[in-house]
Amino acid sequence: MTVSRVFSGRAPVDQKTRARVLKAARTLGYRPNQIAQSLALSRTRTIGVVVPEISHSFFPEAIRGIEEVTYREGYHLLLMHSAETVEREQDALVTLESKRVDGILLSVAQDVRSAAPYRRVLDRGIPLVFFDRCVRGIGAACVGIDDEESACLITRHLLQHGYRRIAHLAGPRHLLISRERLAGFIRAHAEAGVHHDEALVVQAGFHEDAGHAAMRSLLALPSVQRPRAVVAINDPAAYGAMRAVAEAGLVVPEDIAVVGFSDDLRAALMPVPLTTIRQPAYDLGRAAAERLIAAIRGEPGVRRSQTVQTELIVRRSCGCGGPAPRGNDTRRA
Amino acid sequence: MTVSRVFSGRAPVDQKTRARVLKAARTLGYRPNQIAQSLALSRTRTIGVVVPEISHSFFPEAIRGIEEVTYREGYHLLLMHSAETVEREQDALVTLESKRVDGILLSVAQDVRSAAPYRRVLDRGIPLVFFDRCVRGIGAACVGIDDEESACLITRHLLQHGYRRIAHLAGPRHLLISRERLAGFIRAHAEAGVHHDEALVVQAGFHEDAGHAAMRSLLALPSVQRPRAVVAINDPAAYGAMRAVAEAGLVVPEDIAVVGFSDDLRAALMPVPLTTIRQPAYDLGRAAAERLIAAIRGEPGVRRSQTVQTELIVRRSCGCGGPAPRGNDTRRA
DNA sequence: TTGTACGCGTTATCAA
DNA sequence: TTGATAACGCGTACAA
Repeated sequence: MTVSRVFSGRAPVDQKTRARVLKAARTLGYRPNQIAQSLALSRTRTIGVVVPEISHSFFPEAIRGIEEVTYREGYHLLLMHSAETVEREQDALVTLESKRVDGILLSVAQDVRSAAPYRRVLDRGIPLVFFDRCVRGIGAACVGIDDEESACLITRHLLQHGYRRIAHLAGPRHLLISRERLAGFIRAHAEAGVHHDEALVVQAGFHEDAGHAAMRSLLALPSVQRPRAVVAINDPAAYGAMRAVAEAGLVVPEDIAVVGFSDDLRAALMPVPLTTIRQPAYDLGRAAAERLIAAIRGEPGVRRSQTVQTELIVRRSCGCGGPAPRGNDTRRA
Repeated sequence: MTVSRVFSGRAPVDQKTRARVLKAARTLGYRPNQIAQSLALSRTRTIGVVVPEISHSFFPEAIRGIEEVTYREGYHLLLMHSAETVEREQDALVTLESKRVDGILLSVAQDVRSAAPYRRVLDRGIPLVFFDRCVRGIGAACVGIDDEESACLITRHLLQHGYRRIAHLAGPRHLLISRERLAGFIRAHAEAGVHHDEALVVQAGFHEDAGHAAMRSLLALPSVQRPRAVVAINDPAAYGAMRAVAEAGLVVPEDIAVVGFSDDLRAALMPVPLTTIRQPAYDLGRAAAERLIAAIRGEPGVRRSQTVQTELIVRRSCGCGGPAPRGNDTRRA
C-alpha cells in the first residue's frame, strides 16, 4: 500500500494522498505493526540485555547508560535476568535469538564454564558485546575496566602504607574478572617485593554473605597467620567482611583494614566508609551500547575491546589517611 | 509444515517423523522464529515496562519482582525509560503498541497532566496495570501502597512524640501519590487536633536537589515560623533536606527532625539514620506482574486495584527514640 | 506518483 | 497423521 510509503517517509507521495492517508490513520487509530515490519525486514531494532543481577547498583546504572544510547539511536531493550546461573543465561540467549534481536549485550553469570553458547550466538551472526564480565578470545568485543590493573592499584595502596599480611576474598573461580583481580593482587605484591601467603587467598563470591563467610574463615586462623588487611572482590563482599570483623570484636581499620571494588551507593555511607575502586557503570553501559550498535551497523573494528577508566577512592576503611578523619569524607587518590 | 506441530507440541505427530524433524533442526541450527509466530498469533509473550527512573533503588527492585513472575510465566520484558517526562512516556507507549506487547506495566512520569494516552492504550484493548505511581478512575488496575495512610502514619508518629510545627516537602503536583501523601499529612494533623500551617507545605520533587532547595526555603523563614520537623515526599528528598539542615549549622534531629518515604538502601546508613516508610518494591513488582498476566489471560476482576503493606521504620532522624542510640540501629514500629 | 504481486516464517483450517 | 492453502501486515520490485 501507499500507506507504507507515507509512514516510512522515504518515497515520493503526493501531498494530498499523504494527507488522506494520515487522516484515515488517525480516525482508524492505525499504527504500523512493528512485528510485521520486523518479519519483512528481518530487523527488530531491539537489543537484548542479559544481566546476572538486577538490583546490585552497578547494573541499574549500566542499564541506564545503555538505555541512554539505545534510545537516542532508536533501539529498544529486551531485558533478561540470568540470576547468576548458566541455565537461565543460555535460556536467555536462545530466547533472544528466537526473538531475532539485532544484537546482544551480556555480562556473564558467575558460574559459567563454557564459552560455547556465546560462540553459537556469534556463529549465527548475531553481534554480541560483553560488558563488565567478559569472555575473551572468542571474537566478541568486551567493554569493561582493567581489572588486573585496578586490583593491583588498590593492593599497592595498602602495601605502600605498610600493610604486609594482606588477604584476598576472591570471586567465582571461572570468571575472568575474578582471575584478573587476583592477578593484580599478586602483581602488586611482586612489584613491592612482598611475599604473599596463598593461605590468605580465599574463595568468596559477589554477595555480602559470601564475604562474611570468607572473612570468618580468615578470622579463624591462628592469630599470627591472620591478615592485617583484606582486598575484597567487590563492595558487598567487603560489607560482609566488615560485619565479620565487627562480630569478632575487632575494629576496621585499626585491627584489620578492608577495601572493596566498585564504589556502590553505600560505600561512602558505611559506619566506616569504604576505600574502593570506582567503576563508572553508567559510562561503561554507554560505551558498550555504542560498541554494539557500531557492530550492528557493520562498522569496522567492532571486535576491539574497550576499557573505561577506574579510580581509587580512599576512605577510612583502609586506615591509610593519617589521623582518621570523622564523617564521610571522600578523598581521591 | 509438520515442523510447527513438532515444536509447538500440541498436535499428534508420529514418533519417527518427530525424530526426523528434530534431527534436521539440529543439523540446520533451526529455531522457530518468534517474530513470525507473533505475527501469526498476534501474541508476543512480551510485556512492556515503563519506569520514570532506572537507578533509584525502588525501580530495580520492582523490576526484579516483575521479572521473577514474568520469567516463571514465560513472558519477556521490554524495558522503557520515561526519564520523568511525558514526551518520552508517550513515545514509549506508542512504541510498545507498535511492538504489539501483550500488556504494559507503567509507573507514571512526574509531570503527567493528562490521562488520555493511557486511555488510548486501554481503548486499543491492551491490558495496562499501573504500579506505584498510578492514575485512578480510567479502568486500569493499580498496584501500589496506601500512600494516604502511610503518610498519615509517619506524620502521626511525629505528632505523637510532641512535634507541632511540621513541614511537608511535597511531590510533583499532578501526581496522585503526591496528593495522597499530602492528604495523609493533613489527616494526621486533623486527627490529632493540631493546626497545620500551610506555609509549611512546600513544593519539592523526588530528587535530592529538590529536597535540598525546598528545605532551604523553609530555613529562610523567620525563626518562629520555622518547622521543628519535616516529612519528605521520599528518601532522596529527605537526604537533600538533611544536607540543607547541616549546611545551616543545625542538627538532625535535635534542631529539626526529618523523615522520608521508601526506605532505600542508604536510609539506614546515613550519618543520622533515616526514619521512613518501608515500601516493599520487590513484592509490589511481583503483585503488579501477576495482576497484569491475569488481565492478559482475561481473568475476571483484574481491574481491581491492590495494595501492598508498608511499615514504619523508626530510626534516629525523627528523634523519637528516647535517648538517641548510637550506630545504625533500626527498630520497627 | 500509485498500485500489484510476492515473500518474510509462522499457525489455522481443511483435505487427503 | 500429514500436507496444502490462506492468512498475519509489512517492504521490495516492478508495472502502470
